[in-house]
Amino acid sequence: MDAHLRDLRYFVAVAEELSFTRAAADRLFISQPALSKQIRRLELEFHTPLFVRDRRTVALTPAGSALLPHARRLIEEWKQARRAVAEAASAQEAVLTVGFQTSIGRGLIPAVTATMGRLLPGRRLRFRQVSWTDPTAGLANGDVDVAVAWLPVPDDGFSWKVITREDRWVALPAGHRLAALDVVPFAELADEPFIALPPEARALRDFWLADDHRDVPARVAAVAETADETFEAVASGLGVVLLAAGNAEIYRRDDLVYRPVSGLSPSELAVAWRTGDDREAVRVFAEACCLCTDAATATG
Amino acid sequence: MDAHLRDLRYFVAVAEELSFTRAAADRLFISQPALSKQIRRLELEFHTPLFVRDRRTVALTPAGSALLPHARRLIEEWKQARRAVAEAASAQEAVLTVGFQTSIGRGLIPAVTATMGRLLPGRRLRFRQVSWTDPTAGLANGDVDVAVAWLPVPDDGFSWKVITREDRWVALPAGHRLAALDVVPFAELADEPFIALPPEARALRDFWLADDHRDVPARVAAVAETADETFEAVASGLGVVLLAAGNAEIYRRDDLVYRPVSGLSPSELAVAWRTGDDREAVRVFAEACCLCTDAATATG
DNA sequence: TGTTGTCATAACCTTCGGCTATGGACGCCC
DNA sequence: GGGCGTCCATAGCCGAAGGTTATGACAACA
Repeated sequence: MDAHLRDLRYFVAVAEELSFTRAAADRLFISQPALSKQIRRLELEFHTPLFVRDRRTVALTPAGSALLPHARRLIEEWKQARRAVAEAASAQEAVLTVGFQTSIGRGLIPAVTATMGRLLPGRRLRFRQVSWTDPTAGLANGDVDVAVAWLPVPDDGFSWKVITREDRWVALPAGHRLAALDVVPFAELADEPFIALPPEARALRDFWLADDHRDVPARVAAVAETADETFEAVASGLGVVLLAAGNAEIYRRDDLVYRPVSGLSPSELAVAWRTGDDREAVRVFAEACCLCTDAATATG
Repeated sequence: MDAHLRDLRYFVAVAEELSFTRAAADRLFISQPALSKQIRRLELEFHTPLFVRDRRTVALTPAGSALLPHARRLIEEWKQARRAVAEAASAQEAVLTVGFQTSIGRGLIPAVTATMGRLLPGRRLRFRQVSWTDPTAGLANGDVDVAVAWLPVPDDGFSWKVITREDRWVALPAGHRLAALDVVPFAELADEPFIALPPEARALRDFWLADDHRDVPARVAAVAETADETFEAVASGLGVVLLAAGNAEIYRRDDLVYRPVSGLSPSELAVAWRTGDDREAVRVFAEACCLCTDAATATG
């Protein structure tokens, strides 16, 4: 009788890609049979085909074309609903939810908390760790009000200010041949197997694989969903991974060594929000982040 | 990440009833724990409560109030999407889908098919049996374009024309004490256990229980979802059931007897469509239904 | 003609969504 | 004031839904 909104996302993806294989792999990150099955379910529910598959091509039927705009509207409306709820909740509870993917550290949290307490007394901060599959750190689906995230953040609908710029280092297992070097040239590293972010992270995954400093794509030894998974994989010799200089300090481990990498552009940590979200708390939080790093730079 | 539209229906029901028990039993026809669980899931997904339950009352939180209009819009948009797809499909395939719950019979189908073939050549009819839980015979959710249904049909958004008016009869197990009578006064029947339509059928269920001819509610011995279920239940002695005179003929069985019931208003078979659905095929079908019965009345 | 790319099918496993049964808190009523 | 009914929550269970990998059929193409 009524459908899952996920199925409508699936439908829109196939309608736009006009290919089950590509929609499944490149956009939805599920297997192609799963996608075929779900679309078939949808077609059964409507008692009419939405696509014609003639062995080599996929095309919308009139029924599919009729559904497409409605499906887009439903997805958009749902996105708005999520945001409306999140904003109402945070207004009510006087809480600003801050998304992050890896430990923030760098003295940022106490400093920002203090600054916020001064500028906006009575408003609390809540930090929520979000999935590595979401490069917007929870902004996109309304899970968080503001995020502290490594660039790149998708630029459609999001704004940010860089908090700090740090060189990229590499995490190596303790006995690795390159651990002998004080500084590792990226050229030495390029052919190593890497531990990668999930493909859903898209540009962010590419950044930490240093894709734009390569001719051939990186060898991905494994995908990790958390920091611990990543470092366990590195410690076990599965591969190596790039990380920000500051994070090498935070995630210190006995079985790993961290080395600066030369020949790479630096990484940038930013505070990000949804473009057009002009709530005072959001603005003030972003300012506080920048204030704090300015102060840190000044004093440190 | 994204929700089932069903969960939004559940949410709206609770928000409007402000009671889990009532929303579950009276509107959604699921158990109260199932509803509680789903709402809780929704709240977990939003990371915020949507209702405050203080032991005796249920109220919306600000987050819940923010969600409510979006949820209503999503449900409405989905309904439109279903209809758009159904209309596109039937236009494309040149098929008009006719919903029905019990065998139509009465010579209607061949007569209407012939008339439609004359008035609208090239357009085919497809008959689809729909669930007894839906008193609109599939009109509401867009499953069908036009329905042949017993009144009452909900009057919010639906229009109909009566095709035929028939006395109500009763189906009794062969050896039943009332089978001895040629005509059964409803007063004799009122205290018998009845086989009922599902509660979701609402007014239609009430009609076939003859609720408006009773002082106390009918004793419901069982709920049946299909005609066969119904007559099996009657044959097994579980209870009795009312049906239209014409259906007594269609569903003739050796282990059942059918008797006219006195003291009841007659039943009405109607052709129904969505108000405002002004497609030619819909209009012509409705006219054809009436033409055919006029002719039948004239000749029979 | 073998290879590649695409969608469908099959077998399997986990999670979800429903049910019944039960429990605890509160208002009500004798 | 002690049962009683009402309401929401919890627990345990079960079938269906939704995902996975492995495999198959067929067209396009080198």
